[in-house]
Amino acid sequence: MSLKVWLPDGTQKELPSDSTIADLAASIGSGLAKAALAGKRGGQLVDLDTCLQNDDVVEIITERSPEALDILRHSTAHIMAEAVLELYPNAQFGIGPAIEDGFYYDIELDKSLSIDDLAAIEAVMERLITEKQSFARDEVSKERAYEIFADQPLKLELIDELPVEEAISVYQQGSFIDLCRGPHLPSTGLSKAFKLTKLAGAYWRGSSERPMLQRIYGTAWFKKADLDEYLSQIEEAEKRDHRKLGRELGFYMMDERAGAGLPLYQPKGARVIRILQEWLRRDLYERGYEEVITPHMYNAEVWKVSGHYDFYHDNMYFFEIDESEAKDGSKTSEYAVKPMNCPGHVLIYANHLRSYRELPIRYFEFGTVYRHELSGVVHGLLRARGFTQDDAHIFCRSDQLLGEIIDILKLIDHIMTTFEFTYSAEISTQPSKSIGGKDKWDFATEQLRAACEAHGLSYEINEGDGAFYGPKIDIMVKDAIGRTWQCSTVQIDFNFPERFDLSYRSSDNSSEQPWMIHRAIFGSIERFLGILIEHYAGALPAWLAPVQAVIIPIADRHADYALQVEAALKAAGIRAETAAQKEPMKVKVALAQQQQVPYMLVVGDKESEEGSVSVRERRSGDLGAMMLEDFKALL
RNA sequence: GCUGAUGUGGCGCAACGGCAGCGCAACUGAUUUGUAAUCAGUAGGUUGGGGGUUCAAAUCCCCCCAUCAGCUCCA
Repeated sequence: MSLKVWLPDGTQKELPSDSTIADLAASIGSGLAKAALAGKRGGQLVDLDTCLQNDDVVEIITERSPEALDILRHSTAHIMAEAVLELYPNAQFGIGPAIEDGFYYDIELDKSLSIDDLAAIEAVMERLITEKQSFARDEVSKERAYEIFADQPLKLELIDELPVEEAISVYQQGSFIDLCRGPHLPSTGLSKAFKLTKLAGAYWRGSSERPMLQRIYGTAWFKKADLDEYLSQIEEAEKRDHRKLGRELGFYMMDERAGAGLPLYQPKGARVIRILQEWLRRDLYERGYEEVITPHMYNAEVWKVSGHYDFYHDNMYFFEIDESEAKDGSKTSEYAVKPMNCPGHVLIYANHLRSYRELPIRYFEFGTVYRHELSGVVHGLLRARGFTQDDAHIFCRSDQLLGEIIDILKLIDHIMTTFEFTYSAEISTQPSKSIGGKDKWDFATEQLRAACEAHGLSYEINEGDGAFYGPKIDIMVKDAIGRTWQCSTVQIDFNFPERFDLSYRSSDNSSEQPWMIHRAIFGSIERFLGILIEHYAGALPAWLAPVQAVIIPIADRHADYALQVEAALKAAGIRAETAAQKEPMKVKVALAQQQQVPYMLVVGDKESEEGSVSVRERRSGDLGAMMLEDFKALL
């Protein structure tokens, strides 16, 4: 008797039937074993065929490995395709890969699917899974592949691009055959916990020039418990949605009369944004930055020099104004609202001749910019048409570049750890369409890499993903429920120094071009606020909360004392409010809890007499009475 | 911008060709309360905007606007 184990490359391995998981690791290496598909009962390996017979007693050893999950999800995509084909025999299939947490399949159908149709597809899938159909791999010639997929034009297009010399692999389960590299599960019976989640349009081959297909998204797991956990995590993310919390907490609002993507910040949101700015501003001054203030709009001439007039035109807000003194003698001048702050900082740099002794120059600005984002992409605070960058531009000599980048990474670390984010870095290198010579690119990219290494920051390389004007480091932060967001960015810019002809006098009195680093820590302050709301589920840390303490008088006779407490706290710089509504104290506590106020200070007869407050913390509850001075020390 | 869906008092929802309703919030009054919601009453709507079909439109059709899920984009 032997036992079959499925390896991640789709091949199989035979082991003696009494093998253990340790034997498997010893025979194929522990890395592979993590991704191999086999059953287990206790420490003993069990053949997957046996697994399928005894659903309840056997687990898949690799149920949590990413490779194994990918195989499961991709296979489930095939099962879905089989179900779709059964229900809609005219369906034409695009691609159906595994993605993070699930899979999708792009399908061309003459009928447009609605969310109600998913249940019918799921029902057929359930049946196919019960049938335990096996996935059979076959290798065919290119000619044969064209025959098999004669009525699947999208597949034919994919076959066109496959190399002639290689055999083409196809997988079949039941009546469904698909062009596919694999690997797959041994049987449909192993897909035990799936759910179709979403329906959306998606361009064929990701190109907006090509027709739009219908994409069905699903998620799949080896165990029902994992599926449930995943679904409840989605629910948790919905509860944290900054658009919902932002409204409930009175941070910001939208008004359709204002226009899409243009948030209005109410007092509490404005307060938080200012606190963030002041906190960062103080830090930046200490780190040798200087604040500048630049215009919100510029004559179009500036954008012509910078190149934005040609390359970023569709994303900018242009307008004409009457101006009899226009340079070319015409009656109007063209202006544009700034989509970025760089030109202003560059103009300030270029104002007078610079010496090498002045460098590095570090200009920062909380600069509000406007970008005409496509209507379909605006999303609360995370993608708005108007937002404020914590923008800075550093002009330096080549020998200063490395040190400056390291300093920026230190700053990023300080900011992100303050908010309890973990993060990672990605370095993007020269894209195919770019400016600047290879020497510059190589040097700049090497400086970014060396800075990460000197700072002990691990990074991934995104080959060819840099901006056309220079390489960059993007910082991906991970929030409290494991989602990643791109915030900070450090970009080397070859474009501006070149186009604005920036220079400085070197020690030998020659003219040199400075290096320019563009960097933002929060990215967009408003967007960062949105991320913080979701990260903290609305309960911002006490130092950042718009209201730090609500004073809750128990009865009307305590109102005077409550106001005294409020005044004393405000005098100490604490953001305090008195709950003056004619409501029972319980109601006031409930309201303050919902507003995520860090501290509630209950004052009644006892407190008024002894000059104390009874403190309730929003998470840990009643902390008991303490003297006002002691409470102040808490914050 | 593209595909699909959704817009009903401030918020959350119902009514789905036949009298626009409920809860919370708001307002008025009573209650003066010890840590997550006291009671009663009152008011609030050209159903996102415009056009059309119909005896009759929140409901069906068309065009805009906004929102949502994706795609594409993200200098």
